[in-house]
Amino acid sequence: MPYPREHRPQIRTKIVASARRLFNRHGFDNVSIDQIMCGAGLTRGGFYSYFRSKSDLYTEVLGCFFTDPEWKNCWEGVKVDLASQQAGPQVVRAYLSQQHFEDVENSCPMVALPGDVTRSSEQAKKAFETVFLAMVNVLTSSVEGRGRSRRNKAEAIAALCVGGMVVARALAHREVADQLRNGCMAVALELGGWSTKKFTRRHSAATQK
Amino acid sequence: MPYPREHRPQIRTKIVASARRLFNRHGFDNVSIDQIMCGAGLTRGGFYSYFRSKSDLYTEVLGCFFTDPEWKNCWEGVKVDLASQQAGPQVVRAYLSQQHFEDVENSCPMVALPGDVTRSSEQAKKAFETVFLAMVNVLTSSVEGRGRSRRNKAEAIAALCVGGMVVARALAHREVADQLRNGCMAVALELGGWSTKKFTRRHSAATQK
DNA sequence: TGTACATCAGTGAACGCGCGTTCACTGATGTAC
DNA sequence: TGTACATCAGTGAACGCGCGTTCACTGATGTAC
Repeated sequence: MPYPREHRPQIRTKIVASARRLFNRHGFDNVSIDQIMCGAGLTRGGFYSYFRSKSDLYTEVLGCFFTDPEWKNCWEGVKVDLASQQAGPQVVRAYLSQQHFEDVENSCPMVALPGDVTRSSEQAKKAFETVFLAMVNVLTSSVEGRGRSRRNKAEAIAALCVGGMVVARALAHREVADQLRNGCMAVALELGGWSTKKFTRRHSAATQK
Repeated sequence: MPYPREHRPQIRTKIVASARRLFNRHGFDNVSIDQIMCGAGLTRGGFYSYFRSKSDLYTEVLGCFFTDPEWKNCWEGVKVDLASQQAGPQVVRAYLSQQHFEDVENSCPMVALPGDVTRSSEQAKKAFETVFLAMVNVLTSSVEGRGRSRRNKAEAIAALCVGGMVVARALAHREVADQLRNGCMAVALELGGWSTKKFTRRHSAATQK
């Protein structure tokens, strides 16, 4: 055995990490295998001994959020403990944080790549759905209420997080983006019953029963 | 004057319409100028007498929603009267409708192309922002409440519409997508104070003061 | 009405380029003795 | 410890392809007479 057993898995991880950064920044079509391998410190030719195709790598990159236990430290200074009772509001605050907005390379793929996925293979959509449902699950357990309405709320909160971020990133002016991001955060927190400032007083009295 | 005066504007409109359909379906990078011109009944070479570049055309395609008076009849059986007092709920219902979900070609560009725009020129982002703010304006005038909080709600509703649709389109299973779409619609209507079913009773008593 | 003509909308071959993928090869590694 | 070797991770040239863009040309049109 000419190379240590850990060698290939380590390189593989490097390639996926490089791809994740590049896909998040430039989208699927604007990233070449040259760039991906270069970002992992290798050259083009080696790629196909690790992945069957560019699409296969894409699917793997999509699945690395919420489902990955390492996920919690994705953005500098923003931590989420998925096991905590407070995971819901933590996720919302982290997701709509300035850090997530700015850190495109480490972005959630749902924010950076939904259009690409829509036009992609069934496999890519499945990976996307898995991540989305994982996010909804995390939210659901912290949302007030019960049954269908609780689940509905969690879904809407997730859509609000993703949508707010997707739109904010596509806007021309930073101040418009910031206002949208903060507005979505406030509304999302209120929807979950987690808000402690504005919107809240009037509302919480009614919804907390 | 060898050709009638209306000739070129008509052809130009055809090219933009063809591009809109193709961009919505395949994204910016996966559409060739060949395809666009073919969809307008012309051949590749003529393109550059109408547009300076593919990017220029893209910017023009982005701006065709909400700002365009023809917008109201975009999806079969779904009509919106932007001047009406009921424009807000109408927009929400239309935006998150099954028709909009299915009619990818005539989709709002904010749903189909946000990722492309994020990675695009400042010009493209300005066009996107214009469309988004136009949508928020339409919503704001029907939202209950006043001042900043009213505007915030309208922004969140818009983000919820766009986000719900973006995510729904990227999911693998139709029933998951439908549930998300309907859930987002219910929450968006409730946020605006327009809901007439579930969520409402408990909530409206409190927010209507 | 009919014809010659100037205009210019549209054509399609050609250019240079970068991509995804393949493959014969190189050379770094751990192992056997 | 030192050396020969088998393995296989990684290389980089090459392939075919389709793209955005350019440009010399064609031919359809309305006009002038």
